Amino acid sequence: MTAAPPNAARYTEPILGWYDEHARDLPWRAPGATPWAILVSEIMLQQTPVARVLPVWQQWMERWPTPAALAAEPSGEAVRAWGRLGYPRRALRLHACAVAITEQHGGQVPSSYDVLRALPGIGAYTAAAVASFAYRQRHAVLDTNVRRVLARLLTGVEYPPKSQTAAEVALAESLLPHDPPTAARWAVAVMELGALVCTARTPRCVDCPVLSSCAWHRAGRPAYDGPPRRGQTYAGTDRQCRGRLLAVLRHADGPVDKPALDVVWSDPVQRERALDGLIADGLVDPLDDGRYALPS
DNA sequence: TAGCCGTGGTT
DNA sequence: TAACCAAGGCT
Repeated sequence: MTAAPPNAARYTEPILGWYDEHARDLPWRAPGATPWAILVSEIMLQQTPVARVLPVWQQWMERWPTPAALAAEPSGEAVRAWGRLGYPRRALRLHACAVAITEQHGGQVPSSYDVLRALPGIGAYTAAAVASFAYRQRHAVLDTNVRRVLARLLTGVEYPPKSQTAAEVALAESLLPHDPPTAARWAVAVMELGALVCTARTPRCVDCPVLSSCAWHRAGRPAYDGPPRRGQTYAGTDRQCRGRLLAVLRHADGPVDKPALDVVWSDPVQRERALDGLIADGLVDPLDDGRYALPS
């Protein structure tokens, strides 16, 4: 654990002030938002932009306002209502979360980081986010936005390392305000700064409240110097094939025949591999009569 | 731990 | 236009 820099307030105070003025008015940040509403938003927001999450989150909250309400329905309904958010295994895990919360935690979303972390689909980031945003606890909430802001502001590089390092966690913890409610507000504030100003591609440095303290800016905004950060084209991949197959089931009222799946992907080898993968993941249920359905 | 897991908007 | 990117988690 790194000691808090004596001038941590140099970074925290301008960003807290900026957040007060520029925070987006998102429904899961409303005063009345329940821990469940916040948990659902966090799962949906994993690798998915806010604009696409908003309408689906609204529908989920109307239909399943509590963990018990979701737990009472088949997991396939969660997959169907997930729509085109992507990574549908998240829907399955969120349903499993609802079941675990209902059966093992009295229907209340846990407030403990360790208990949250043990739930399906909840990793280090989401556990910290829920504990912080829903319960106002003091945690280092280290997502892609925060990692990028800290990399630029304090390390002086354009992008953080590909995988999270212990040094990043120590740095994030060293900046946490001591008071838990303030730490919680700081967590959401840095994240928002990364989402709106200190963006990945074309940062809006003119609008940055800590520009004068930014190591990357001071260094002349040197370009990222390292291995390619991404890869993986989408067209023709198993992922695209899985998406097509699952879309058929989402749009069907009930079980579908095999031919209904076959028509959406021409390569039979890849199609069977993808279908087997969906079944192995629990996203598709092969029925005894040879048809296929969303899981019950 | 690196690779896998969807989808669509932006540059 | 293809590549990049988006509040990650799991194995």
